[in-house]
Amino acid sequence: MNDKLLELDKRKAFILATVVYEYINTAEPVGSVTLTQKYNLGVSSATIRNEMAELEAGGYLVQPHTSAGRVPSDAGYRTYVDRLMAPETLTKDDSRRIRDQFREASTELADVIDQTTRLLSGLSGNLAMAIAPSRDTHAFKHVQLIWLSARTSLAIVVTSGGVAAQRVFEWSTDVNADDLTRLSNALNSRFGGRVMEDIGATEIDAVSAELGVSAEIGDAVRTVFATARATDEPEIAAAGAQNLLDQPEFHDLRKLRAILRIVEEQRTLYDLIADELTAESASTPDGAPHVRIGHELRADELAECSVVTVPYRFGDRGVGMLAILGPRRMPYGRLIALASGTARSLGEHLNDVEIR
Amino acid sequence: MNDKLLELDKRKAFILATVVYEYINTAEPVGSVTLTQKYNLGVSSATIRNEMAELEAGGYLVQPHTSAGRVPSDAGYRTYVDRLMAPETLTKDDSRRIRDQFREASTELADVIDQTTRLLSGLSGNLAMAIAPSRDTHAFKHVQLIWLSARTSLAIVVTSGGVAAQRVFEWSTDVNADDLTRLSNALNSRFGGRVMEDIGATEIDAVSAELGVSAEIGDAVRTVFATARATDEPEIAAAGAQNLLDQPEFHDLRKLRAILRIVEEQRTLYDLIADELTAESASTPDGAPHVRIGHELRADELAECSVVTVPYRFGDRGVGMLAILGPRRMPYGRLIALASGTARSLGEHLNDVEIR
DNA sequence: GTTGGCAGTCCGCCAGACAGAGTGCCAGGC
DNA sequence: GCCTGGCACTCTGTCTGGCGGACTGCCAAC
Repeated sequence: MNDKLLELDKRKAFILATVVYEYINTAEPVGSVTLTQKYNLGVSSATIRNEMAELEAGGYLVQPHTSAGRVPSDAGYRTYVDRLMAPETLTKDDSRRIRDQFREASTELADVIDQTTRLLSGLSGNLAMAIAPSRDTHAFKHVQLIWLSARTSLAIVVTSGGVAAQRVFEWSTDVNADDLTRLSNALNSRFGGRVMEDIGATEIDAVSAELGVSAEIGDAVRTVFATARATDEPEIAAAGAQNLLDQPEFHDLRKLRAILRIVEEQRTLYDLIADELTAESASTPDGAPHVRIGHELRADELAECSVVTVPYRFGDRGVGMLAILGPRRMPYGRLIALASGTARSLGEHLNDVEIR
Repeated sequence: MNDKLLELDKRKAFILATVVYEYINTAEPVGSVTLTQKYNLGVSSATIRNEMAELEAGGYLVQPHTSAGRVPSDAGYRTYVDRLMAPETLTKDDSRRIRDQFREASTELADVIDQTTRLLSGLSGNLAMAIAPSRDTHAFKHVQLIWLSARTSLAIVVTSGGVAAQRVFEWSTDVNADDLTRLSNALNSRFGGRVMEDIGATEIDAVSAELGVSAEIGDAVRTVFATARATDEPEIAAAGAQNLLDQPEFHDLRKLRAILRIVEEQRTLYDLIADELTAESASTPDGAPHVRIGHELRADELAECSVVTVPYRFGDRGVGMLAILGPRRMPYGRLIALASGTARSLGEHLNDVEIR
C-alpha cells in the first residue's frame, strides 16, 4: 500500500466509486467491460482499463490475479466511504421496524441491549453488537441494609447508574434491625455524592468500626461496595453471526472460525468497540457514526471485515456503543443509516422509560 | 428404521460397539478390514462382513453408499449408549480444571451460568448450554421502598430466589420517607411467605389504597411486583458454537447455518432443554444425565446431532439444566462424565456462595 | 487523449482415467 | 453348520488435460 495516494480526478473518482458499488452488489471482481456496459461512462472499455491500471498503481484497487477484474483495497473503500458515497437515510420500512421494536422493548438494560442487537442484525443482515455504558464514573447515591429475618439481611447500593449491587447475606448470629439502619444512615451521610471509585475499603471499615457493628457485617458492607464498583464484566451483546454465512467471503471455514471465536471471546469484541468509545467520543462530533475498514481494525482475523460503530447516549449515565460487523464489501450507506437510526431510538427509549 | 430391533448376540454386540467407537474416533465409515486389523476379533473380515450385513438389516448400521463402510444409525448409537458403552469417570485433569474454574467463579447467577457454559464448551469441544432455575414457585420474602431523595425512590422485592426485582422511580411530587416505610411494612405483613404468582394486582392496590398513598406510588408498587413475577425471559446461555466447525459433519454450510440459527433463537434452545427439565426430572433418578440422539430431538435441523443434558440443583431454589450439543458422533462417555461433574460442582458452588 | 484490435494469461469446469476401499457372494475347509 | 480366502463388482475421490470464458496490457491508428 502506498503512503501517499494518487490524487483522483473526477473521472477516476467516478470509476472508483462505480467499481466499489458494483463489487459490493455482486461480490465479483469488476472488469472494464462490465463497467462500460452497466454504467454510462461515455468512454470505451480500453480507456477504463487505462484508468483502472492507474487506480491500481495508486493503491485504490487490487487484482486477485492477472486477468481478473479489480477489487477495492482498504484505501479504495476508505475513499469511497469518506468522499464518494452518497449518504443514505433510513427507508420508511426500516424506520417503522425500529420504531415498532422499541415501542414494546424491555425496561431492563441488559434485555434492551440484547433486543437491540437482534433488531440491528436482522435489519442489517450482518453481525450486530452493543455495549452498555460503563459505570466507571458513577456517583454513589445510597446504600441500604435491610433486615429480612434475624439471620438474613439484604444489602443494596444505588449509584447514579441505578442499582449497582444487591445481595442477600446470611449471618451466623442474630442481627438487630436498628443496627442495620444506623449503619446505612452513617454510610449514606459519609459517602453521599462521592464518585464510586474514590470510596476505599479502609474508609468503609472505619465507618463500620465507629458504629461497633460485628466483623461479619463489616465484611458484608465492604463486599457489596466492591461489587458495585466492579467494571470487569462489561455488558456486551452480539447477535446475527449466522448472517455472515451468507457472505461468500466467509465460505472459507478458517475465516469463519476466526470470526466466531472473536464473537464468543467477549473481551476481544469489547476492546474492538471500546477503542472507539474512548478515542472517538472526544474527537468526533457527538453521535457521529464511524467506519473502520480491514486493516484499520488492527486484527489479522478481521482483515477482510469492516465495522460501523455509533455511540448512543443514555441520559446522564454515560455513552454506550452500537456496532455492525460484516465483510468489507458491506453497503456502508445503508448500514450507517441503520446504525444511527437505531442508536437514536435506543437513546430515546432509554431516556423515556425508567430503566433500572 | 425397524420397529422391533434384532436381538444382539455377544459377537454382534461387540462388533456394533466397535463400529460406533471407531466411527466416533475417525469420522470415517468403518469397513470390515479396518475392524479386523485394529481390533482383535478372532475372526476374518468375511465373517465380519456377514455380521455387519445382519446388523444393517437389523437397523443398527447404515451404509452411506454401496461399497462404503458402515456408519451407526440412531438405533445403533442408542444401543451403544444404553448397553454397550463403558461408563467413564472424570480424568484428573478435567476434575482439576472444573474445580479451579469454580474456585474463582462469580457470585452473580447470570455470570456463573455464562462462565459454566464457557468451561463446559472448552472441556467438551462442543456447544454447551445452561439454563437457570425458573422462578415460578418462589415465595415472597420482602419488599422495601427506599427514600433516595424527595423525588426519587428505590423499590426492591426479595423472594426465596433472591432479589427478584429492583427499580428506581422518579416522582412528579415530593414523597415522604415515612410513607414509604409504612407501605413497605404493610405489604410485608400482608404477603409474607406467599407464593409470588398468587399475589394479584388488585390485592396490592388494596394495600396501597388502605394507606392512602398516591396513585403514582401505587402504580410503582404494582409494577415492581409484576417484574418480580415475570418468567418470560428464561436465563439461558450458550457458548462454543465455533467448536462445531471442527467437526466434519458441519462443513456443510446449510447444516451449520441451521444450528447457528437455533443457538441464536433462545426460545428454541430453551424448549430443547426445558423439555428435559419437566419430563425427566420426574421420571429419572435425581441428577442422572440423559442423552437424546438424532431424531429423538424431534427437529429436522438436529437430525445429525445429539444432546447430553444433566440437571443441577440450586439448593431450594429449583432445578437448572446443563446441556452439551454436538454431532451424533460424540464421545458419549466422556461428555456424560464432564456434564455430570460440572453440574455437581455448579450446584455446590451455588450453595456455598451466597448467590444474589 | 481515446479507441479497436489482438495476443497472452489465468480461472473454472468437465470428462475420462485410475487407484483405493469396501462389499457380496461363492466354493471349499474344518 | 460356521468360517474363510478369493474374486468380481461398485462407488468415491483425485488427478489430469483440454477448452471456453473473462480479463488485461499493449500497440498502432485516429
